[in-house]
Amino acid sequence: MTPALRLDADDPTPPYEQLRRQFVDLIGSGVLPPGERLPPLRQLAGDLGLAVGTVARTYRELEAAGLVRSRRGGGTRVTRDVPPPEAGPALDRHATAYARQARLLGADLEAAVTALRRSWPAG
Amino acid sequence: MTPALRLDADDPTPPYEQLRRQFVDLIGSGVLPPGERLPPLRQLAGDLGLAVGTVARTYRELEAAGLVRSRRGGGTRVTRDVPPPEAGPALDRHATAYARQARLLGADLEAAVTALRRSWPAG
DNA sequence: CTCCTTGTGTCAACCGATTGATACAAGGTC
DNA sequence: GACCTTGTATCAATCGGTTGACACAAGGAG
Repeated sequence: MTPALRLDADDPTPPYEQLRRQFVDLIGSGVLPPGERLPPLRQLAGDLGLAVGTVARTYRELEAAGLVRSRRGGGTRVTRDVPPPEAGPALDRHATAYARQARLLGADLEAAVTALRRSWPAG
Repeated sequence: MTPALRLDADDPTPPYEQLRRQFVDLIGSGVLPPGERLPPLRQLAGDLGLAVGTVARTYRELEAAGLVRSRRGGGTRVTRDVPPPEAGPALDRHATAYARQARLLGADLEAAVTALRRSWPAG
């Protein structure tokens, strides 16, 4: 099972790049461990409403970065060796980004925490 | 004196958006205080190697967000008041985005909250 | 008022990203 | 071997961002 990947339509960043960054996070943090298989091109493209070529570009760039290995018929899998430039700090990076935005909006820490708890999906 | 603004040529994110995000950071963090003047369009465009229209778009979006006020002949300055009406919904938007990233990384709510508290600037 | 500054608007042109379709190549399964 | 899956490659077409140039509008300073 692959985590829910999503695209922000309001973000001018091209979809192939949004996708790439999410995979970098997932691989770097170990959510997608070495050997884990990424979704087939057509399946992921269908789920996200993208063209096959767009997802293919994401996979191509991930492979160029050495994070992934693609084989025809065999799918795309996370590389065995782990080049971790930002493995652990992934969550902290996003936390910092959220904190910055919250402060920009005039919120204090507790307001930010409350908003976070409110936004957390049930489960 | 305006902080060093830089563009990452390797980042597929359009320049006007890279610029916009940097100003959001600078304003939100107080580096650019209320009333502070942003560089003139032509000057900033010249320094960054951009067309005037590209920088103009950044300023236009900042103004639409209420962070900045542009006047012909008078330049563009940081707004006196922090945008209060959009604060609530905007905070929720960022909280949701952070929550999603955190869950993507396999973190639970408490881990996300801890990371947030850790990332919150002192003061 | 005059002149300079500065933001705004428009235009044609180029480039990169995306789409949707099609065809092809290579691994996996039977 | 045949067959399905999956990644790769190409194509024309569309869309958005960017450029460079130019004209215009409005505030500031003398």
